[in-house]
Amino acid sequence: MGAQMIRVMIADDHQLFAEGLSQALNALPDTRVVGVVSSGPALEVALSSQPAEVCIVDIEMPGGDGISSIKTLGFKTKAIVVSMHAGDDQNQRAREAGARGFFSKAVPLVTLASAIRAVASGHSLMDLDEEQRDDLLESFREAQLDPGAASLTAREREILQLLAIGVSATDELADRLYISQKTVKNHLASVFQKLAVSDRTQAAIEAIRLGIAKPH
Amino acid sequence: MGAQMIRVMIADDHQLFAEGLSQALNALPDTRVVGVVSSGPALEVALSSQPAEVCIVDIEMPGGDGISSIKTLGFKTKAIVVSMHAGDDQNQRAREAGARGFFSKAVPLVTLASAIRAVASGHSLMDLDEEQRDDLLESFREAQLDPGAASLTAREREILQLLAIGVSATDELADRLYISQKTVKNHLASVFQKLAVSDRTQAAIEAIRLGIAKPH
DNA sequence: ACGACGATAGGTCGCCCGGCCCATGATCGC
DNA sequence: GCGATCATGGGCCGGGCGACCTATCGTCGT
Repeated sequence: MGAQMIRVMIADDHQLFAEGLSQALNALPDTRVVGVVSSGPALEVALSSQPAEVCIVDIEMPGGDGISSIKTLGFKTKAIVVSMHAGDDQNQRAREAGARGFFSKAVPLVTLASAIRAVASGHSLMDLDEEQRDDLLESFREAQLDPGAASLTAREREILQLLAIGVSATDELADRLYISQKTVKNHLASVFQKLAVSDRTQAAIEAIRLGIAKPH
Repeated sequence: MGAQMIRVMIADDHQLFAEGLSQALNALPDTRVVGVVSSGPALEVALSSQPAEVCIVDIEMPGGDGISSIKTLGFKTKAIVVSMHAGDDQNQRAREAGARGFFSKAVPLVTLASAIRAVASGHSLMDLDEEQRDDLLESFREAQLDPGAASLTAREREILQLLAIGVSATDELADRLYISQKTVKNHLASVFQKLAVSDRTQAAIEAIRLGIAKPH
């Protein structure tokens, strides 16, 4: 499975936000939330037992500020600060504490996801002007797919999409794609190899996990 | 599939929150987010073309308050107000506008999910004291499962959980559960019938959709 | 113009899967 | 205690599935 999955820890006292974000990040193929805490001190404790590449930290939390925890944890901990109010003063505080990124909660999810990938790769978003920052985020917009999944052909993706919505029989797949059953089996064999699975059940699960199946 | 799926519309200017919550609600077996907007007026427009049983509305949004939109939409629109700051004054404003529920964003996801089910069933959470409210929420804590899924036995659920994480071969299932391959096939046959599917691939997909498979 | 690759398709083979019959204890509700 | 339900297990059988090998025809890129 996911070889270089980015492990993420979330610290936010608004559970609805933290749990929602957790779900959203876990739905991405290359990030996994390994912990959700609701205060700065809790973050420090959690990190000591559960390593994470990137932390998403709310700047304003009761019972232990996020900023002071980032300072305590040091620069080796890659932190991205999020805030409800995107003020320059907060941006400044985040920078001084050693955060690698600062975002308003008003930004779209894809932006945060790009930032997580950029920060996990060793970049910092704090000392860049707006254009540089946008360019860097843009270059990390695509989810790092599993080596196998990245090499899937268009036809193989079509088969996977159908598989993921429950079209599992060879003859049904053939009917839907207007090709022979034999060709379906050939494509499936390629998919199995590329995804490192051994049957269509596992392939369907991987397809769902990778977000290849689109509608819901 | 999901017969009485509750359609939910989300109005919140914090995209990170809205998108995360959207993911989280879609992951539940009985709710589906049909729209995400970032202002009051946009909510009114969206609802006119896309019906929804319940709306989650942020009380504080730039460019059109959520409260005034709820007033405009009228009582037939079932709205649950969420806020970052859970003050009595905001609670009061939400009640006067005709909202069916009011929550801080600090509440856990399960609470909001219970509230959505309660409100979708016609209840209002506003004119209850704390104890009554908690009791009502408690009674809606369980997701409404599909008729088939509800009648699954414990052992059948175990098999489904394994299936959903990629343990698809009969002999592997048998090994994991310390039973014979024949018994595995018997259980699977029951599962197929109850979920109205015809093979383990479709069963695994249903299991994921129903939230029977737990972690990832 | 040639080679790489993808989409199409066929054959064969062994094994697994799903459908349908049945049987035995254990447990629980009434 | 008696029936219902559940978990366990067996046998049988036909067809589907996955593995391996080969082949033709486009469409690229160079």
